Amino acid sequence: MNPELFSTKQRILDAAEALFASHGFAGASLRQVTSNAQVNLAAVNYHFGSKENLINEVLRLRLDKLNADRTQALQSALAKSPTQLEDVLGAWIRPALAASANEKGSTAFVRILARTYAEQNERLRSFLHDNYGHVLRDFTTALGTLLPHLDKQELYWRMDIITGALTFAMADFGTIKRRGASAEQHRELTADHLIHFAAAGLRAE
Amino acid sequence: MNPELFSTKQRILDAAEALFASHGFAGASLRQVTSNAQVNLAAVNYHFGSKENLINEVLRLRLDKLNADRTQALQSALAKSPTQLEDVLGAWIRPALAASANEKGSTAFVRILARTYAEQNERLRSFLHDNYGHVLRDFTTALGTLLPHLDKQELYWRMDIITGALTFAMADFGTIKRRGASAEQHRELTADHLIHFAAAGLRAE
DNA sequence: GTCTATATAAGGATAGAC
DNA sequence: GTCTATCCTTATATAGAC
Repeated sequence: MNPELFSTKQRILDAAEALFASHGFAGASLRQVTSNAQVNLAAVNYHFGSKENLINEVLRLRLDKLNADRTQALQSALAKSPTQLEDVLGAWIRPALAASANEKGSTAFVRILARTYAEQNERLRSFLHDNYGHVLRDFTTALGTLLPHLDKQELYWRMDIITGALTFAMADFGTIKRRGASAEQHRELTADHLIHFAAAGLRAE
Repeated sequence: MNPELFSTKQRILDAAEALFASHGFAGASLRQVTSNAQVNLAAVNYHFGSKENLINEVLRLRLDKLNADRTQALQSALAKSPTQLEDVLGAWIRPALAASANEKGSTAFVRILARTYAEQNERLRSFLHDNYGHVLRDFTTALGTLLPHLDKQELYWRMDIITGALTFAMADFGTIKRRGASAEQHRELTADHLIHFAAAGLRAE
Protein backbone atom coordinates (compact mmCIF):
# COMPACT_ATOMS: atom_id res chain seq x y z
CA MET A 1 0.00 0.00 0.00
CA ASN A 2 3.00 2.26 -0.20
CA PRO A 3 2.02 4.95 -2.68
CA GLU A 4 5.55 5.66 -3.82
CA LEU A 5 5.46 6.64 -7.45
CA PHE A 6 8.33 4.57 -8.67
CA SER A 7 7.63 1.24 -7.05
CA THR A 8 7.84 -1.83 -9.24
CA LYS A 9 4.10 -2.22 -9.12
CA GLN A 10 3.47 1.35 -10.20
CA ARG A 11 6.01 1.19 -12.98
CA ILE A 12 4.31 -1.93 -14.31
CA LEU A 13 0.92 -0.19 -14.23
CA ASP A 14 2.28 2.83 -16.09
CA ALA A 15 4.02 0.80 -18.74
CA ALA A 16 1.04 -1.52 -19.16
CA GLU A 17 -1.33 1.38 -19.59
CA ALA A 18 0.79 2.91 -22.33
CA LEU A 19 1.32 -0.35 -24.15
CA PHE A 20 -2.27 -1.54 -23.89
CA ALA A 21 -3.32 1.80 -25.32
CA SER A 22 -1.07 1.56 -28.32
CA HIS A 23 -1.13 -2.17 -29.02
CA GLY A 24 -4.25 -3.48 -27.37
CA PHE A 25 -4.58 -6.02 -24.62
CA ALA A 26 -3.72 -8.98 -26.79
CA GLY A 27 -1.12 -7.07 -28.78
CA ALA A 28 0.99 -5.97 -25.84
CA SER A 29 3.06 -8.73 -24.32
CA LEU A 30 4.16 -8.95 -20.72
CA ARG A 31 7.70 -8.96 -21.99
CA GLN A 32 7.18 -5.56 -23.57
CA VAL A 33 5.51 -4.32 -20.42
CA THR A 34 8.24 -5.44 -18.07
CA SER A 35 10.94 -4.28 -20.45
CA ASN A 36 9.48 -0.78 -20.68
CA ALA A 37 8.89 -0.72 -16.95
CA GLN A 38 12.47 -1.85 -16.42
CA VAL A 39 11.41 -4.60 -14.09
CA ASN A 40 11.79 -8.31 -14.23
CA LEU A 41 9.37 -10.41 -16.24
CA ALA A 42 8.35 -12.42 -13.22
CA ALA A 43 7.33 -9.28 -11.35
CA VAL A 44 4.00 -9.14 -13.18
CA ASN A 45 2.91 -12.48 -11.91
CA TYR A 46 4.21 -11.70 -8.46
CA HIS A 47 2.29 -8.42 -8.16
CA PHE A 48 -0.80 -9.12 -10.26
CA GLY A 49 -1.07 -12.87 -10.59
CA SER A 50 -1.86 -12.85 -14.29
CA LYS A 51 -2.07 -10.66 -17.34
CA GLU A 52 -5.84 -10.47 -17.14
CA ASN A 53 -5.64 -9.24 -13.59
CA LEU A 54 -3.18 -6.57 -14.65
CA ILE A 55 -5.61 -5.41 -17.34
CA ASN A 56 -8.40 -5.13 -14.79
CA GLU A 57 -6.22 -3.14 -12.41
CA VAL A 58 -5.23 -0.69 -15.12
CA LEU A 59 -8.87 -0.09 -15.98
CA ARG A 60 -10.18 0.01 -12.45
CA LEU A 61 -7.83 2.72 -11.24
CA ARG A 62 -8.82 5.07 -14.03
CA LEU A 63 -12.51 4.29 -13.92
CA ASP A 64 -12.73 4.91 -10.20
CA LYS A 65 -11.34 8.37 -10.69
CA LEU A 66 -13.51 9.19 -13.70
CA ASN A 67 -16.61 8.07 -11.87
CA ALA A 68 -15.78 10.17 -8.85
CA ASP A 69 -14.99 13.23 -10.97
CA ARG A 70 -18.21 12.97 -12.92
CA THR A 71 -20.32 12.48 -9.83
CA GLN A 72 -18.77 15.47 -8.13
CA ALA A 73 -19.17 17.63 -11.23
CA LEU A 74 -22.81 16.64 -11.49
CA GLN A 75 -23.43 17.64 -7.90
CA SER A 76 -21.85 21.02 -8.57
CA ALA A 77 -24.04 21.51 -11.62
CA LEU A 78 -27.16 20.55 -9.68
CA ALA A 79 -26.24 22.84 -6.79
CA LYS A 80 -26.46 25.87 -9.05
CA SER A 81 -29.89 27.42 -9.50
CA PRO A 82 -31.21 27.30 -12.06
CA THR A 83 -29.33 24.25 -13.30
CA GLN A 84 -28.18 24.70 -16.90
CA LEU A 85 -28.30 21.91 -19.47
CA GLU A 86 -24.80 22.85 -20.58
CA ASP A 87 -23.50 22.44 -17.05
CA VAL A 88 -24.89 18.92 -16.72
CA LEU A 89 -23.45 18.03 -20.10
CA GLY A 90 -20.15 19.53 -19.05
CA ALA A 91 -20.15 17.37 -15.95
CA TRP A 92 -20.46 14.33 -18.18
CA ILE A 93 -18.04 15.42 -20.86
CA ARG A 94 -15.25 17.42 -19.25
CA PRO A 95 -14.02 14.86 -16.69
CA ALA A 96 -13.89 12.29 -19.46
CA LEU A 97 -11.79 14.52 -21.68
CA ALA A 98 -9.63 15.50 -18.73
CA ALA A 99 -8.94 11.83 -18.14
CA SER A 100 -7.34 11.81 -21.56
CA ALA A 101 -4.56 13.92 -20.10
CA ASN A 102 -3.07 11.88 -17.33
CA GLU A 103 0.00 12.95 -15.43
CA LYS A 104 2.19 12.03 -18.35
CA GLY A 105 0.05 13.99 -20.77
CA SER A 106 -0.68 10.89 -22.76
CA THR A 107 -4.04 9.67 -23.98
CA ALA A 108 -3.33 6.12 -22.93
CA PHE A 109 -6.31 5.47 -20.72
CA VAL A 110 -8.96 6.72 -23.07
CA ARG A 111 -7.65 4.75 -25.97
CA ILE A 112 -7.83 1.75 -23.69
CA LEU A 113 -11.39 2.64 -22.84
CA ALA A 114 -12.40 2.92 -26.48
CA ARG A 115 -10.62 -0.30 -27.15
CA THR A 116 -12.47 -1.97 -24.32
CA TYR A 117 -15.73 -1.22 -26.05
CA ALA A 118 -14.31 -2.66 -29.25
CA GLU A 119 -13.06 -5.78 -27.52
CA GLN A 120 -16.62 -6.91 -26.93
CA ASN A 121 -15.15 -8.95 -24.14
CA GLU A 122 -18.03 -9.80 -21.86
CA ARG A 123 -15.96 -9.71 -18.72
CA LEU A 124 -14.72 -6.24 -19.55
CA ARG A 125 -18.14 -5.07 -20.67
CA SER A 126 -19.84 -6.05 -17.45
CA PHE A 127 -16.90 -4.55 -15.58
CA LEU A 128 -17.63 -1.25 -17.31
CA HIS A 129 -21.34 -1.56 -16.76
CA ASP A 130 -20.86 -2.11 -13.06
CA ASN A 131 -18.64 0.92 -12.86
CA TYR A 132 -20.68 3.23 -15.03
CA GLY A 133 -24.24 2.07 -14.65
CA HIS A 134 -25.38 4.13 -11.70
CA VAL A 135 -23.53 7.25 -12.81
CA LEU A 136 -25.25 7.15 -16.21
CA ARG A 137 -28.57 6.76 -14.42
CA ASP A 138 -27.91 9.80 -12.25
CA PHE A 139 -27.09 11.92 -15.28
CA THR A 140 -30.10 10.77 -17.20
CA THR A 141 -32.32 11.60 -14.26
CA ALA A 142 -30.81 15.07 -14.05
CA LEU A 143 -31.32 15.62 -17.77
CA GLY A 144 -34.89 14.41 -17.49
CA THR A 145 -35.88 17.24 -15.18
CA LEU A 146 -34.33 19.77 -17.57
CA LEU A 147 -35.92 18.23 -20.66
CA PRO A 148 -39.44 17.27 -19.65
CA HIS A 149 -40.49 16.89 -23.29
CA LEU A 150 -38.30 13.75 -23.61
CA ASP A 151 -39.29 10.45 -22.08
CA LYS A 152 -36.78 8.22 -20.38
CA GLN A 153 -36.24 5.96 -23.37
CA GLU A 154 -35.56 8.93 -25.61
CA LEU A 155 -33.10 10.33 -23.08
CA TYR A 156 -31.12 7.11 -23.09
CA TRP A 157 -31.02 7.19 -26.88
CA ARG A 158 -29.56 10.65 -26.89
CA MET A 159 -27.11 9.94 -24.10
CA ASP A 160 -25.94 6.98 -26.15
CA ILE A 161 -25.31 9.26 -29.10
CA ILE A 162 -23.49 11.81 -26.96
CA THR A 163 -21.37 9.18 -25.26
CA GLY A 164 -20.42 7.71 -28.62
CA ALA A 165 -19.22 11.06 -29.88
CA LEU A 166 -17.47 11.68 -26.58
CA THR A 167 -15.65 8.37 -26.56
CA PHE A 168 -14.48 9.02 -30.07
CA ALA A 169 -13.26 12.46 -29.10
CA MET A 170 -11.57 11.19 -25.95
CA ALA A 171 -9.39 8.93 -27.97
CA ASP A 172 -8.58 11.69 -30.41
CA PHE A 173 -9.80 9.54 -33.27
CA GLY A 174 -11.17 12.42 -35.25
CA THR A 175 -9.66 14.04 -38.26
CA ILE A 176 -9.53 17.53 -36.79
CA LYS A 177 -6.00 18.76 -36.63
CA ARG A 178 -4.82 20.68 -33.64
CA ARG A 179 -2.99 23.36 -35.60
CA GLY A 180 -1.20 25.63 -33.18
CA ALA A 181 -3.28 24.78 -30.14
CA SER A 182 -1.78 23.06 -27.11
CA ALA A 183 -3.24 19.76 -25.98
CA GLU A 184 -5.05 21.60 -23.21
CA GLN A 185 -6.47 24.20 -25.55
CA HIS A 186 -7.54 21.50 -27.97
CA ARG A 187 -9.30 19.65 -25.17
CA GLU A 188 -11.14 22.79 -24.14
CA LEU A 189 -12.18 23.38 -27.72
CA THR A 190 -13.34 19.80 -28.07
CA ALA A 191 -15.39 20.03 -24.89
CA ASP A 192 -16.99 23.29 -26.02
CA HIS A 193 -17.93 21.85 -29.39
CA LEU A 194 -19.30 18.66 -27.93
CA ILE A 195 -21.37 20.46 -25.32
CA HIS A 196 -22.70 22.96 -27.84
CA PHE A 197 -23.61 20.24 -30.32
CA ALA A 198 -25.07 17.91 -27.71
CA ALA A 199 -27.17 20.63 -26.12
CA ALA A 200 -28.76 21.39 -29.48
CA GLY A 201 -29.37 17.72 -30.10
CA LEU A 202 -30.95 17.24 -26.68
CA ARG A 203 -33.21 20.27 -27.06
CA ALA A 204 -34.59 19.02 -30.36
CA GLU A 205 -38.23 18.00 -30.21
CA MET B 1 -11.53 -14.22 -59.63
CA ASN B 2 -14.18 -16.88 -59.31
CA PRO B 3 -16.89 -15.32 -57.14
CA GLU B 4 -18.19 -18.60 -55.80
CA LEU B 5 -19.39 -18.06 -52.29
CA PHE B 6 -17.84 -21.08 -50.69
CA SER B 7 -14.34 -21.02 -52.09
CA THR B 8 -11.50 -21.49 -49.68
CA LYS B 9 -10.53 -17.86 -50.04
CA GLN B 10 -14.03 -16.62 -49.32
CA ARG B 11 -14.45 -18.91 -46.35
CA ILE B 12 -11.21 -17.57 -44.92
CA LEU B 13 -12.38 -13.99 -45.41
CA ASP B 14 -15.70 -14.71 -43.71
CA ALA B 15 -14.17 -16.48 -40.77
CA ALA B 16 -11.46 -13.86 -40.40
CA GLU B 17 -13.98 -11.05 -40.40
CA ALA B 18 -16.01 -12.68 -37.66
CA LEU B 19 -13.00 -13.52 -35.52
CA PHE B 20 -11.25 -10.17 -35.94
CA ALA B 21 -14.48 -8.52 -34.88
CA SER B 22 -14.83 -10.51 -31.71
CA HIS B 23 -11.21 -10.95 -30.69
CA GLY B 24 -9.30 -8.21 -32.44
CA PHE B 25 -6.56 -8.50 -34.97
CA ALA B 26 -3.94 -9.60 -32.49
CA GLY B 27 -6.34 -11.72 -30.50
CA ALA B 28 -7.55 -13.88 -33.35
CA SER B 29 -5.04 -16.44 -34.51
CA LEU B 30 -4.76 -17.90 -37.98
CA ARG B 31 -5.40 -21.27 -36.40
CA GLN B 32 -8.78 -20.11 -35.20
CA VAL B 33 -9.51 -18.58 -38.58
CA THR B 34 -8.63 -21.65 -40.59
CA SER B 35 -10.36 -23.91 -38.10
CA ASN B 36 -13.61 -21.94 -38.30
CA ALA B 37 -13.31 -21.68 -42.06
CA GLN B 38 -12.69 -25.42 -42.20
CA VAL B 39 -9.64 -24.97 -44.37
CA ASN B 40 -6.05 -25.90 -43.86
CA LEU B 41 -3.78 -23.63 -41.87
CA ALA B 42 -1.42 -23.18 -44.77
CA ALA B 43 -4.20 -21.89 -47.01
CA VAL B 44 -4.00 -18.44 -45.44
CA ASN B 45 -0.45 -17.92 -46.50
CA TYR B 46 -1.16 -19.38 -49.89
CA HIS B 47 -4.08 -17.05 -50.61
CA PHE B 48 -3.06 -13.93 -48.72
CA GLY B 49 0.65 -14.18 -48.09
CA SER B 50 0.52 -13.10 -44.47
CA LYS B 51 -1.83 -12.31 -41.63
CA GLU B 52 -1.42 -8.58 -42.11
CA ASN B 53 -2.42 -8.89 -45.74
CA LEU B 54 -5.49 -10.83 -44.74
CA ILE B 55 -6.46 -8.03 -42.36
CA ASN B 56 -6.09 -5.49 -45.13
CA GLU B 57 -8.21 -7.55 -47.49
CA VAL B 58 -10.98 -7.91 -44.96
CA LEU B 59 -11.06 -4.18 -44.44
CA ARG B 60 -10.64 -3.18 -48.06
CA LEU B 61 -13.58 -5.22 -49.33
CA ARG B 62 -15.96 -3.65 -46.87
CA LEU B 63 -14.63 -0.14 -47.21
CA ASP B 64 -14.89 -0.16 -50.97
CA LYS B 65 -18.54 -1.02 -50.71
CA LEU B 66 -19.27 1.49 -47.96
CA ASN B 67 -17.57 4.24 -49.93
CA ALA B 68 -19.51 3.44 -53.06
CA ASP B 69 -22.81 3.27 -51.19
CA ARG B 70 -22.22 6.59 -49.48
CA THR B 71 -21.18 8.32 -52.67
CA GLN B 72 -24.23 7.06 -54.51
CA ALA B 73 -26.55 8.03 -51.67
CA LEU B 74 -25.05 11.51 -51.61
CA GLN B 75 -25.68 11.92 -55.30
CA SER B 76 -29.29 10.89 -54.84
CA ALA B 77 -29.69 13.41 -52.03
CA LEU B 78 -28.15 16.17 -54.10
CA ALA B 79 -30.32 15.32 -57.10
CA LYS B 80 -33.44 16.14 -55.15
CA SER B 81 -34.52 19.78 -55.10
CA PRO B 82 -34.41 21.29 -52.66
CA THR B 83 -31.75 19.14 -51.02
CA GLN B 84 -32.64 18.40 -47.40
CA LEU B 85 -30.09 18.38 -44.61
CA GLU B 86 -31.63 15.18 -43.31
CA ASP B 87 -31.12 13.51 -46.67
CA VAL B 88 -27.43 14.35 -46.79
CA LEU B 89 -27.03 13.11 -43.24
CA GLY B 90 -28.91 9.97 -44.16
CA ALA B 91 -26.53 9.38 -47.04
CA TRP B 92 -23.66 9.47 -44.57
CA ILE B 93 -25.30 7.48 -41.82
CA ARG B 94 -27.55 4.86 -43.38
CA PRO B 95 -25.01 3.06 -45.58
CA ALA B 96 -22.71 2.81 -42.58
CA LEU B 97 -25.40 1.26 -40.42
CA ALA B 98 -26.45 -0.99 -43.26
CA ALA B 99 -22.87 -2.24 -43.45
CA SER B 100 -23.35 -3.51 -39.93
CA ALA B 101 -25.76 -6.08 -41.34
CA ASN B 102 -23.79 -8.13 -43.78
CA GLU B 103 -25.20 -11.16 -45.47
CA LYS B 104 -24.91 -13.14 -42.28
CA GLY B 105 -26.64 -10.46 -40.29
CA SER B 106 -23.64 -10.01 -38.08
CA THR B 107 -22.02 -6.79 -37.01
CA ALA B 108 -18.56 -8.08 -37.66
CA PHE B 109 -17.28 -5.47 -40.05
CA VAL B 110 -18.28 -2.45 -38.06
CA ARG B 111 -16.76 -3.74 -34.89
CA ILE B 112 -13.62 -4.21 -36.90
CA LEU B 113 -13.88 -0.66 -38.11
CA ALA B 114 -14.26 0.71 -34.62
CA ARG B 115 -11.42 -1.45 -33.53
CA THR B 116 -9.29 -0.12 -36.32
CA TYR B 117 -9.67 3.36 -34.94
CA ALA B 118 -8.72 2.05 -31.53
CA GLU B 119 -5.70 0.19 -32.84
CA GLN B 120 -4.00 3.47 -33.64
CA ASN B 121 -2.00 1.48 -36.11
CA GLU B 122 -0.52 3.97 -38.51
CA ARG B 123 -0.72 1.67 -41.48
CA LEU B 124 -4.38 1.05 -40.87
CA ARG B 125 -5.06 4.68 -40.14
CA SER B 126 -3.60 5.92 -43.38
CA PHE B 127 -5.38 3.08 -45.14
CA LEU B 128 -8.64 4.43 -43.77
CA HIS B 129 -7.75 8.00 -44.58
CA ASP B 130 -6.98 7.10 -48.17
CA ASN B 131 -10.31 5.34 -48.48
CA TYR B 132 -12.42 7.88 -46.68
CA GLY B 133 -10.72 11.18 -47.26
CA HIS B 134 -12.34 12.32 -50.44
CA VAL B 135 -15.79 11.04 -49.49
CA LEU B 136 -15.70 13.01 -46.25
CA ARG B 137 -14.69 16.07 -48.26
CA ASP B 138 -17.61 15.65 -50.63
CA PHE B 139 -20.07 15.39 -47.78
CA THR B 140 -18.62 18.39 -45.99
CA THR B 141 -18.89 20.43 -49.16
CA ALA B 142 -22.53 19.41 -49.57
CA LEU B 143 -23.28 20.32 -45.96
CA GLY B 144 -21.55 23.65 -46.42
CA THR B 145 -24.02 24.81 -49.02
CA LEU B 146 -26.93 23.84 -46.78
CA LEU B 147 -25.44 25.47 -43.72
CA PRO B 148 -23.88 28.73 -44.88
CA HIS B 149 -23.64 30.05 -41.33
CA LEU B 150 -20.91 27.49 -40.54
CA ASP B 151 -17.37 27.86 -41.83
CA LYS B 152 -15.40 24.90 -43.10
CA GLN B 153 -13.48 24.31 -39.89
CA GLU B 154 -16.69 24.28 -37.90
CA LEU B 155 -18.23 21.82 -40.35
CA TYR B 156 -15.35 19.42 -39.89
CA TRP B 157 -15.76 19.68 -36.13
CA ARG B 158 -19.37 18.71 -36.33
CA MET B 159 -18.80 15.93 -38.84
CA ASP B 160 -16.21 14.55 -36.42
CA ILE B 161 -18.80 14.52 -33.67
CA ILE B 162 -21.40 12.90 -35.89
CA THR B 163 -18.99 10.28 -37.14
CA GLY B 164 -17.95 9.46 -33.61
CA ALA B 165 -21.52 8.86 -32.56
CA LEU B 166 -22.14 6.91 -35.75
CA THR B 167 -19.13 4.66 -35.32
CA PHE B 168 -20.24 3.92 -31.80
CA ALA B 169 -23.74 3.12 -32.99
CA MET B 170 -22.49 0.97 -35.85
CA ALA B 171 -20.74 -1.30 -33.45
CA ASP B 172 -23.77 -1.49 -31.20
CA PHE B 173 -21.69 -0.34 -28.27
CA GLY B 174 -24.48 1.60 -26.68
CA THR B 175 -26.54 0.63 -23.71
CA ILE B 176 -29.88 0.83 -25.50
CA LYS B 177 -31.62 -2.50 -25.47
CA ARG B 178 -33.44 -3.66 -28.53
CA ARG B 179 -36.47 -4.94 -26.67
CA GLY B 180 -38.80 -6.59 -29.14
CA ALA B 181 -37.43 -4.93 -32.24
CA SER B 182 -35.73 -6.93 -34.97
CA ALA B 183 -32.18 -6.06 -35.94
CA GLU B 184 -33.51 -4.26 -38.98
CA GLN B 185 -36.05 -2.28 -37.01
CA HIS B 186 -33.42 -1.38 -34.47
CA ARG B 187 -31.11 -0.17 -37.22
CA GLU B 188 -33.84 2.01 -38.68
CA LEU B 189 -34.56 3.43 -35.26
CA THR B 190 -30.89 4.11 -34.68
CA ALA B 191 -30.56 5.87 -38.02
CA ASP B 192 -33.62 8.01 -37.32
CA HIS B 193 -32.32 9.04 -33.92
CA LEU B 194 -28.86 9.80 -35.21
CA ILE B 195 -30.15 11.87 -38.12
CA HIS B 196 -32.59 13.77 -35.96
CA PHE B 197 -29.97 14.49 -33.31
CA ALA B 198 -27.26 15.36 -35.82
CA ALA B 199 -29.50 17.68 -37.81
CA ALA B 200 -30.28 19.66 -34.67
CA GLY B 201 -26.61 19.81 -33.77
CA LEU B 202 -25.67 20.99 -37.24
CA ARG B 203 -28.33 23.66 -37.32
CA ALA B 204 -27.18 25.16 -34.02
CA GLU B 205 -25.60 28.60 -34.36
C1' DG C 1 -4.64 -25.75 -54.60
C1' DT C 2 -4.50 -28.39 -50.67
C1' DC C 3 -2.35 -31.24 -47.48
C1' DT C 4 1.24 -32.86 -43.56
C1' DA C 5 4.96 -31.79 -41.10
C1' DT C 6 7.97 -28.73 -39.14
C1' DA C 7 11.02 -24.64 -38.54
C1' DT C 8 11.27 -20.78 -35.73
C1' DA C 9 9.74 -17.36 -32.75
C1' DA C 10 7.09 -15.37 -29.04
C1' DG C 11 3.95 -15.73 -25.62
C1' DG C 12 2.28 -16.58 -20.44
C1' DA C 13 3.48 -18.63 -16.45
C1' DT C 14 6.38 -20.83 -12.76
C1' DA C 15 10.25 -22.97 -10.00
C1' DG C 16 13.72 -22.04 -7.17
C1' DA C 17 18.02 -19.38 -5.86
C1' DC C 18 19.14 -15.20 -3.65
C1' DG D 1 10.62 -8.80 -3.53
C1' DT D 2 13.53 -9.65 -7.22
C1' DC D 3 16.30 -12.39 -10.10
C1' DT D 4 17.63 -16.34 -13.74
C1' DA D 5 16.34 -20.07 -16.12
C1' DT D 6 13.05 -22.78 -18.10
C1' DC D 7 8.55 -25.16 -19.09
C1' DC D 8 4.82 -25.36 -21.99
C1' DT D 9 1.73 -23.52 -25.16
C1' DT D 10 0.60 -21.04 -29.04
C1' DA D 11 1.79 -18.45 -32.92
C1' DT D 12 3.27 -17.27 -37.88
C1' DA D 13 5.29 -18.98 -41.65
C1' DT D 14 7.25 -22.27 -44.91
C1' DA D 15 8.97 -26.63 -47.18
C1' DG D 16 7.76 -30.17 -49.79
C1' DA D 17 4.60 -34.24 -50.92
C1' DC D 18 0.41 -35.04 -53.38
